[in-house]
Amino acid sequence: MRIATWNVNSLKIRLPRVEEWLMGRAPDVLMMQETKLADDSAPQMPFRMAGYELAHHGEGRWNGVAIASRVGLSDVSFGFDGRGPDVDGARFISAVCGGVQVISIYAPNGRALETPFYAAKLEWYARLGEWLERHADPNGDLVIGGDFNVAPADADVYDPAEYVGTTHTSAPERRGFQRLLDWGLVDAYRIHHPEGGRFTWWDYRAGNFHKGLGMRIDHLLVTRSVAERCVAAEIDRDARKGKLPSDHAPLWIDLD
DNA sequence: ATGGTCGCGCAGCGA
Repeated sequence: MRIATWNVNSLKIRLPRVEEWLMGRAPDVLMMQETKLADDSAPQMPFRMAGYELAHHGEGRWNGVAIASRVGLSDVSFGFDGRGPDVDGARFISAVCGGVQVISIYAPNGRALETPFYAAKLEWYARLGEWLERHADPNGDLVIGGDFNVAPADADVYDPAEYVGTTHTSAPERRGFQRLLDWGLVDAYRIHHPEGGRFTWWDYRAGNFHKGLGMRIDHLLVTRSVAERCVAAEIDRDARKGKLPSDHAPLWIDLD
């Protein structure tokens, strides 16, 4: 089973690129983030035509998460409380696909240290950790994928010095991320790629992609049982190229 | 060059 995650930065404008990518990589499950759509605008038919069911949790202009699956899509829930939009945006959707609980998340950006947005990001991470402890089983088959807006290690940014005093690499953010690993999740990409300098996001500005100035902030975190089945993990850097790309590249894993 | 690019939606914010 191939499971992927991609921050598409507007599913409306990105739909042709997503359809093209689905044809090429043929994932069984695709988690998406920043769809920027309301639920009634979610492109159900294009996904159905491509062979996928689509579950979407959005509010419109901002945020928005989704799961597309061609191996079943059941037990869909939205937000930490299992119901309507989260207090700070549509950032969490869970479903069961092919016997695996799949959770697509879009962590708050945090904007800048010493702002309420940064404090809200840390609080959101705390709530995600609590949700896992209360509602999930570290011995089950579970994948949390998405845009975590955290680069877990210095090897996950092009130059750690450039990020001193900014978000995405601060110690409290990394502690929030580490709590997920401590609960029982494994960074599936890291298993197969211990090397640094592999990124999933590059700023649109100043030709940063072509200069290699990026961060690894999109992740697929899996429970032990899933990690044992994981035989490959890749970032599709080519999807960041060409016409109307997202600023994020897709990330995928293969399970035996 | 002291900014640089997108997306949303139509000004200016968020990333």
